[in-house]
Amino acid sequence: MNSESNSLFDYFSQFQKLNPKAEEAISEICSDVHVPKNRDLQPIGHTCRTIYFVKKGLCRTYYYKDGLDITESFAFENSLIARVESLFTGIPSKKGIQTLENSEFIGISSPALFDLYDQFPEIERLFRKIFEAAYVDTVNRIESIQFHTAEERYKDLIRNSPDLLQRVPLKHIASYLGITQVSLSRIRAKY
Amino acid sequence: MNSESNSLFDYFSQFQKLNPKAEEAISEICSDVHVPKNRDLQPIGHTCRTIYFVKKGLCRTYYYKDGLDITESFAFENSLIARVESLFTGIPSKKGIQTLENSEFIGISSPALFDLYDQFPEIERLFRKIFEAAYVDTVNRIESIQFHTAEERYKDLIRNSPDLLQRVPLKHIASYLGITQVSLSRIRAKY
DNA sequence: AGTCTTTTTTAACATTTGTAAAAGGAATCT
DNA sequence: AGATTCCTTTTACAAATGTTAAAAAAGACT
Repeated sequence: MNSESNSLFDYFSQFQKLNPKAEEAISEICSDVHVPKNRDLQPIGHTCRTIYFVKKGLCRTYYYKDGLDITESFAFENSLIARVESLFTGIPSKKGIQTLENSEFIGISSPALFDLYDQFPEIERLFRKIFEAAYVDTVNRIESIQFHTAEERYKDLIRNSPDLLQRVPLKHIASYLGITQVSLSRIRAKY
Repeated sequence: MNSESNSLFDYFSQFQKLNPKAEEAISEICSDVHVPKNRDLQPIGHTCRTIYFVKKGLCRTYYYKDGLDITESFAFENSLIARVESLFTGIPSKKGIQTLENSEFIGISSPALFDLYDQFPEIERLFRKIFEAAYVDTVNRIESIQFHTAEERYKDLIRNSPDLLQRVPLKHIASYLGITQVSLSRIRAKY
């Protein structure tokens, strides 16, 4: 990992302060990854062994459902992305990670990270807090999916991520919202 | 906590072995709670400060959406229940926990538990793993909600929890599935 | 500029689910 | 047993979303 990647530790510091030795240990299991637009960062079918921090660019997790490409999530600059249903179980993931722009990531080896947990309780604590926060987001998303109309979810999405529309094809936004492109077009036509 | 409550530590042992001192420390922050059928174990509007283990009986988390009672989740014997969106944030929960049968719980004080994390890294690790598994379940549930029809979700639910139908009013099952009672009735009428 | 491909919108029709009201059943209480 | 309340189903109609196909718009490539 190169020296100007402090954005990662800035991100971590929201959750847990780390002493220099712990930061050093994490740095050693990180690597910089550059991926052009519309390429797979991680293909479907492999066990997730890397947690990515998005330094620049934008990506999505996706999978195929009845032959259709479904976007599960988007990840913007300064956020982490991983396929936790594989990361925490060791089961090969049915999901892939694909860039939507030319992007730069910091990849953190998860087996190496989990080994650091024994040596540095503060690192275990850091990632515990990170995933607890992600868990809370997921719980809240269920409520949003189940009890808001597609139109409400669309409005919420663009309110929370205004540049999504500029940066992501509508077809991915539609599948993320759980509706068809046609249905999204109808919603958009109202305004 | 009384002496025959080893079901809790049996449950924990799936995730993480604990040495006797750690078990002892957890025991000290637990208490037995008996609640009759159809009562609130935890009311809506309070910050979640207790994680419950269901020793006997059955309960649900619920909240009100536009005046309607919505069931977010069910918890059977030998499982944990908490309102994580409050537990991990300190924000008062919009959700309550209600019994559906006469039930017995072990309540674990979460502030006391979080204090134990400093003293016993193995306890922090135990709950890290517990909530990681719960997080994975939640991620998988999103896929189920978004890309299966209500009919598929109903069939999955009764396949995975066959006694749910015997133990829970259909109105709660309907709201859990994200549909109306009428719609659930229509689905059931097909068989 | 022109061609090719991909993305987005529009249209017509089918299906699913919601809403409101009523009726039928089941459980509870005295 | 009778009354009351709650739960579940049924019916009729409305609204939202899906499906399929075609047209329009935008982007990519020579």
